[in-house]
Amino acid sequence: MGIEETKQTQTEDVLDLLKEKGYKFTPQRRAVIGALIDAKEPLSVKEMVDRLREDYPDMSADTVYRNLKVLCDLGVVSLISQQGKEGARYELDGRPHHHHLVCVSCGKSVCLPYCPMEERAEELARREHFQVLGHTFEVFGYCRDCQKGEGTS
Amino acid sequence: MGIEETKQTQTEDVLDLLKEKGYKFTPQRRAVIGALIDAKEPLSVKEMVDRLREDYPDMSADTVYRNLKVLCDLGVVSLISQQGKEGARYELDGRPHHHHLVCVSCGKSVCLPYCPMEERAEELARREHFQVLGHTFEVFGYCRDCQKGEGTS
DNA sequence: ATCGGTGCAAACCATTTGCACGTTA
DNA sequence: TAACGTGCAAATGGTTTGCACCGAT
Repeated sequence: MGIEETKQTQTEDVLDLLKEKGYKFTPQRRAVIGALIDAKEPLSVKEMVDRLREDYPDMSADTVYRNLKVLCDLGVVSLISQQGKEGARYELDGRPHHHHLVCVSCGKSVCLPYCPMEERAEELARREHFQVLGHTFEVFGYCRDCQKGEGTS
Repeated sequence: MGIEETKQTQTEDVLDLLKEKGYKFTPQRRAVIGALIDAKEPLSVKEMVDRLREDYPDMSADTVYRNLKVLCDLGVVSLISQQGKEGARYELDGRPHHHHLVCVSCGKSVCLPYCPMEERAEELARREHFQVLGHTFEVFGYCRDCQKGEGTS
């Protein structure tokens, strides 16, 4: 604690950034940010919409997509791609950079506090004259909960 | 050389495997495999279809998708996901396991002879009681050729 | 003669976009 | 009141599926 931020503080931070960039505050946008902050794990758009509709019955998926795009562009939110299939998941860009263990059964992902780019990869890319913008590292498999009955349902 | 395989040999290998599993040989299937062997870099389905249509004007994308699925299931071909957008790319599973540098401008990808799973990642996943099936590691940015005029066209 | 493979067209599904209206600054 | 944001509906685009026909075994 001390470095930790309350939801209140985090929300303020994001809203400040939005104001700075000239974006407006709307209840929906606030709600999207709130949902991301409350989330303990990366959320799919569908999950977000379902949760948000509890408070904003009219919340549309487009709005969620649009807000996520804005937040991604601002670097506040990051995208976790789901190996082609299924929808993508999003999470607030928490300070400690990390990657994910993605369950191929339930689709949820858990934090993997490790980043390969810090190792040899960057060096190798440079050798290829490749200008690195970003990277993805995801490990697929069964999470703790899905190992017994591996049904995909 | 010595370990290197000719296209002829590679094709035989794959066809043998298909026969073993009870799959049939068709000109289209042969062509798909041939295209993958000839490719110097991972191909998108669209690229494959375009090339294949030169010899088989009736080649349909479905057939390519279906054959790629078979080959992926057999573990002969692997999928390179394109960060959500754009179509996926496929490549023959060459012996030396590796990952890719994916250009966000032209979409092409080049080999990155490095795999993070060999390092700490596996150990960390195990600690999470996560049963690892596979992984993806992709670095996005501009390839050598796209760095000057960074047009996305 | 079978059963898998193919082409075509239609279906899917996540995501995007056009448009008119409502809201924030 | 001027943008920007929103909801709705329609468009997109990669990938999948249903179906009847064809071809490999």
